[in-house]
Parts: sequence; C-alpha cells; structure tokens
Amino acid sequence: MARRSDHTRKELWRLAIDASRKIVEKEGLRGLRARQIARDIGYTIGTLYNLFEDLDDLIMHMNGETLDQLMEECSKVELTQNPNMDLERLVHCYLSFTHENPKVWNAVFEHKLPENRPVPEWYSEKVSKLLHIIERALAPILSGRSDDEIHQHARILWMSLFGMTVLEGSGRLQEGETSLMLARTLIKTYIDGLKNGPQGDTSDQPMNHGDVAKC
Amino acid sequence: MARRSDHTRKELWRLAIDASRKIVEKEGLRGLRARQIARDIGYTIGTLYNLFEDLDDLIMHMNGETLDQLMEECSKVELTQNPNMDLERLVHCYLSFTHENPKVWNAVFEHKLPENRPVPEWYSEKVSKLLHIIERALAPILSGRSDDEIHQHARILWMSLFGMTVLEGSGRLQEGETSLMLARTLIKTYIDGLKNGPQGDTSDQPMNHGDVAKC
DNA sequence: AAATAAATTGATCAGCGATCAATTTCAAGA
DNA sequence: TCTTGAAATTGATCGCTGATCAATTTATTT
Repeated sequence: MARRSDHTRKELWRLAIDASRKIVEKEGLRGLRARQIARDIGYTIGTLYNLFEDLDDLIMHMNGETLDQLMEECSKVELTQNPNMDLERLVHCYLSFTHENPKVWNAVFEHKLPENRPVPEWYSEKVSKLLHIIERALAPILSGRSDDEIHQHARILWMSLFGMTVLEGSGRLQEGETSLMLARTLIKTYIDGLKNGPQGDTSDQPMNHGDVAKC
Repeated sequence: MARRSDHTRKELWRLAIDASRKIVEKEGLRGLRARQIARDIGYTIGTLYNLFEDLDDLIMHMNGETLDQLMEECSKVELTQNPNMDLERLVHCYLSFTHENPKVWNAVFEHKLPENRPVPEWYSEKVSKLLHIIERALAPILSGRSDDEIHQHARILWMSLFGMTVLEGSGRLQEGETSLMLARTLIKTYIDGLKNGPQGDTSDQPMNHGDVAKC
C-alpha cells in the first residue's frame, strides 16, 4: 500500500518530528518509540527508517528544532546597551521557554549520542547562534576586553543557566526555589563581578588548560 | 545451583555495583545491560532482580556511590577562611574527579528516573552534603547575610559547575576550552560580585517564585 | 529429620531498534 | 498507452532488551 504521493519527503519529515515532539511532551524522551511514531503518522517503521538514519538521528533533528524555537524567542528580545536589563530579559525568555516546554527541553540534554559518534556540525551551529546572543548582550560591559574573553564569559553564563535548567528538569530544585530566582541572582552577581572585579588579576585566565591538578 | 553462602547479600550488592561501574567506565551508561552485569558477577538475571528493584534502582545506587566518592575527595580539602582559595581548591577537586572518571560521572546526570518516580531521599541527601561543603567555603564572604542567601549562592555555584561538566561530558566544549578554566573564571567573577556587589539592591531576591514572565 | 524460609535459576514474555527482500507506486521515455 | 526503472513503503524477521515467576536448591530453625 505504498502511497508515495500522500506526502512529500519533507512533509513526512515534518509529520514524524511533530509526532515525536508530541510523544515527548507527554511521556518524556524515555517514552519515545519508533513504532509509536510510525503508528501516529500512519506509516510503518520501515518508512521511518527511510527518513532517518536511526532514532538518534531523529532525536537530534527534533532537538535541533527545539533549539531553533528557543532561538526565535530569544531573537525577539531587543538589546539595549544595558547588559543587566538585556540579560535579565534573555533569561526570562529562556526560562519561559523551558518552563512551557519542560519535557521537550529536557530531551535536548537528556539525549546522548553513542560513544564515538560526533555531534553534527549543523547542530553545534545552532548552539553557537544562541551563545552569540548572550555575547552581544554582554559586550557593553566588557568593552575593554578581548573577543575571546567576552566569548568565554558568555559561555560561562550559558553553561550556568544550563545547569540550573537541567537540575530543575530532573526535579532537583528545592521547595520554593525557582530557576528564575537563581538565574537572576547569578546574572546580577556575575555582572557585578565583571564590573567591579580586579581587572588586573587575570594573569592565568587565558590558555592554561591541560594541567588539572590532583585533589 | 543456588549458592546461598558464596556471598552475603551485601557482598553480592558490592559485586553487582562494582561490575556495573566497570561496564560504565568502558562503555558508558548506554552500554549497561542487566545480563552483562549478571554474567560478570557469576550469577543470573534473577539474582540481580532479587538484589535490586530494577535497573533504575541499581543505577541510582551506583550513582549514589559516585557521589560518595566525590564527597570523600572534597572532604580532604581543608577549608581556610579564604573563600577564593577554598573554592578554587574545591573546584580543582571536583573537576579532577570528573576528569578521572568521566563516564561514571556522566552517568550521574545522564540517568533519569521514569516519570512520576521520585528521587529517593537518601540520594538527595548525598547531594545536600556536597552542597554543604560549598556553603561552608562561601560563608566567610557572606557573613552579614542570611543562611538562606548563603545557601542560595552555594547552590548557584554548584549548579553552574554542574552545567559545565555536563556540557564537557557530552563533548560540547570548544577547542582549547577547559572546564577548569571556565570554572576558575566563574568562581573569581562570582566572588568579586559577592564582595563588591550592591548589597542593598536585593529587594526581590527572597521568595518571588511562580510568576515567570512571558518573553 | 522435618519444616520453614531464603536464595537462585532459567525459561518465558512482551517489547524494542533495526534490517531488508518483496511489493507497490509514480514518473519518464518510447 | 505501454514499458521500464527508480523511489517509496511494507511487514516479517532478527537479535536484542528488561522484567517476571514457578520451580528448584540451599540454609536455618524447630
């Protein structure tokens, strides 16, 4: 009963990813099954494997779209030249998104490619673009410093936020604790540190990797 | 061929967890199979399921022991009253551990309990103990502030570090970028922010959860 | 020695991701 | 309009997986 003209390859791709997202929304990444996806879109497993290399591939594309969506939201934040305010808004945006799509967002970091399988370039690029927004917001405060340094601080904030949402997503926050609260305090404190910190004392900041000391 | 007196329950428990750790060290959490564990310890699956509720239970215990080990390492760090130095040392300790046991450490956050299955209390307690070390190191700098606030800052730093190691573990760091570098910069900047930050402007810090603003 | 409790086995189940020969569909060429 | 070949689709099939549980074996208690 092949039905080649029911849907184009692109349409099928959309159907599959949308169906996957819906499953993940309900059941989490753990509940995602190839057979269920196929059933939901009215095709068989074989077709699914004609569209995607394997489930990992499908998940990467689903997560990639999640990053796209977050990117789109964050792009709506108009940057002033006030890093405090800009970052506050970006954080709001970020956390609103993760709160509205908790399971889908969790899937982004819950999923791990098998050993020795590299993260596709197109995926890394999506992450880079998100980082670039933070960099632009952070830049005014670091006008005197190198691009590398700005980049590093942006990444630190990004990773920190990331850590919060990971722990929030796995239910590790405490009673009355919100990632929004935590993130606000982080941003505020970190920016204070950037503003007021001893700029001279950065002797070993650039490039001393490798020599991780023993405890 | 039941061999009740070959090993006590506790010995079997040890064997199983040690075998699991060895598998994870080599293959990562993805490669952990009940049958393989059973084979490695010279028993059958049935026995494994007599020891643990299910694989999730076993993994939780394995990860719990990983937290214990990290705790033990961090406990060796003698705290001076210099937060900068103390945290630097703790971070070294933390990152040394994660670098020496990358896959085992990854398993701690890669694993997720099924929906609606709460994190066991004994597990959360292990995390709390680790946090408490950071709190103690951070306390001198925040002598004037409430315990809650100290606690919050400690948790923020913990979660931030966590985020870095997660991303490092999944190979998302850049060329020439080390979590040690990033963590150092984070700690330094954050502590600067705590020292020099506008202490009066903490109006909305305690308790305003719930109202996550729209983007 | 008998009875009881605990540990251990391994066949078994339902389900999984993945594969691939066979089939069906569609579009292009004669 | 008929033929042909490429692409899409199917579904049976494979080798796994985590989990279950009646039957068996062992150790302890009475």
